[in-house]
Amino acid sequence: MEPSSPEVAAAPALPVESGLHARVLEHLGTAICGGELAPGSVLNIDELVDRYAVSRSVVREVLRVLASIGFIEARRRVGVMIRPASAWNVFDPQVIRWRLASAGRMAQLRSITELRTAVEPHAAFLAASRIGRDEASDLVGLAAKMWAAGEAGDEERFLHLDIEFHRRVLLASGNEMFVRLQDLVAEVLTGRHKHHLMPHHPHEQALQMHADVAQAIQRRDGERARQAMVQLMEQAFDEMKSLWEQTAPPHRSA
Amino acid sequence: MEPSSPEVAAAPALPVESGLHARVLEHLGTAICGGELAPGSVLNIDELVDRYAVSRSVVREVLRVLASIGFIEARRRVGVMIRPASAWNVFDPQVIRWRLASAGRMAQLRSITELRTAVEPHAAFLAASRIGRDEASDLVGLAAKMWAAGEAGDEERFLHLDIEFHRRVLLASGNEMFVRLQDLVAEVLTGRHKHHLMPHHPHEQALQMHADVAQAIQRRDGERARQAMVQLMEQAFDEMKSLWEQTAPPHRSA
DNA sequence: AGATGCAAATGATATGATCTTTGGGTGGAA
DNA sequence: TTCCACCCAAAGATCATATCATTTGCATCT
Repeated sequence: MEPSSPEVAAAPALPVESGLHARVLEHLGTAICGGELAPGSVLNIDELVDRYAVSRSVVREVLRVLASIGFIEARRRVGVMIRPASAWNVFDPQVIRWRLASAGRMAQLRSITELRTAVEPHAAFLAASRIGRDEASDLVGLAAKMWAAGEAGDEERFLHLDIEFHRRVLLASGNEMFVRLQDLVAEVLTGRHKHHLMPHHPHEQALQMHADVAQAIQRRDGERARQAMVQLMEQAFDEMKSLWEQTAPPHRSA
Repeated sequence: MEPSSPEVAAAPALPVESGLHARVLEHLGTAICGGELAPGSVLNIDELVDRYAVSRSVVREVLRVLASIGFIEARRRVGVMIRPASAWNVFDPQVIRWRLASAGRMAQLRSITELRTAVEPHAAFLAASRIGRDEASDLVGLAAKMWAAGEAGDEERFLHLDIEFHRRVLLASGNEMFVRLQDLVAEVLTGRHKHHLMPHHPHEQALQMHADVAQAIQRRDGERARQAMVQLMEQAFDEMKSLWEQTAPPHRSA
């Protein structure tokens, strides 16, 4: 086994969270994200106790969590009211997971892609001045492996390397908030893959740009790293755009 | 009352949330953010029941919420373990509030400022293509009021206008995730103000740049809007930098 | 019409019991 | 001695029930 080589970390793969609390939370969260429970509609605790055949404790704990992410608001004498999407904590990983599994999936992908477009170039810029020697070497190595996988047409491997590459850039940015976006990026890339948006062989340009980003970061050239990442984002954005233009209608109000 | 003029919206000012749940949550959240409860240390429910003199219902509901933001992990036969900061949902508004009130305040301000630097320029770019006619007019008007307040040396009013300006740009970006960052921006600006980082009279340049951003957005010139916002961010970043260089030591590991 | 007060509805909190999981100890086998 | 299967008590998870507190609709009073 390679000692400290830039290998692909296996996805954590959360263990399905059994337990009544998790089950009810999952069900309600999905229902709200999916619009099955429209904003403004009202539930009450006893009703939920019956519907899910669990105790009040479980229901109340779930409701507290839902309230903390802005999904609901409990009011005495009224019940539990579903709040509009504008109140949701759209950065909560759970919310993102639920939305990616719902009908609003394309809207979510679009939001995240725009966020990436804003954040990743700056992350690359910061990484150039904060990354350690070894990490920089690994990054360059990772870009090389991506090139190899791309040439070989190994889409699966390319995807994992791609995720790992962006993950490491965010990590090297040294900003805790950027770091937390790595899961979102992984989701977007995986989503893109699942919809066969990955061109059969990744664009030659994309491969080169990953290499450029890595090299610029290693050379501590923040501006060049940013520029290269911007180009990467533009390409990724175009691919995404074709995705949601084919799936979703135009898009919302604007 | 002015019909639809770009007036400053009064801050919502959350109503202090009384109730046992809120009190205990607040206390524990603050303690964890403040490092009084170190990662790895273990609590147990009955202990908390005693310490806060509340029922288990309340404690359990609080723990569920804390678990959902990654602060703790409950394990049978062990107790409730405090998780390391790397597991926290650093985008959760509550977490941000707690951290801004803790010793890690400067680190939090730094993270958010970097995030702003990444996001706001892109938000301005997107706003240029998505903003409505009236909103654009309001934005320009707001920049004009900022100029007036700056000239008059009315720091208080300038702060509110500044917050409102950035809020509207994020809103006009049409990206739900960007919109959710408005509270963070408000926190940063307020924090800067409280530490007397606002130069007595705002820099002439800053005033001009706000006007540039507004105008570029109205003219639907995304690139120019982005550029102007980048300059604004650079200046804001410099001000912040002097703030945390005077308060915090160097900064962490890197 | 408007103020006032009562009472039902519903969430908030308290309490005690039982179920389930699991870390650690124990004893026997290799 | 070392290791592993097994057992038990500790602590969270869930349940059931009771009481408290607040809000709101409505009837009543002025």
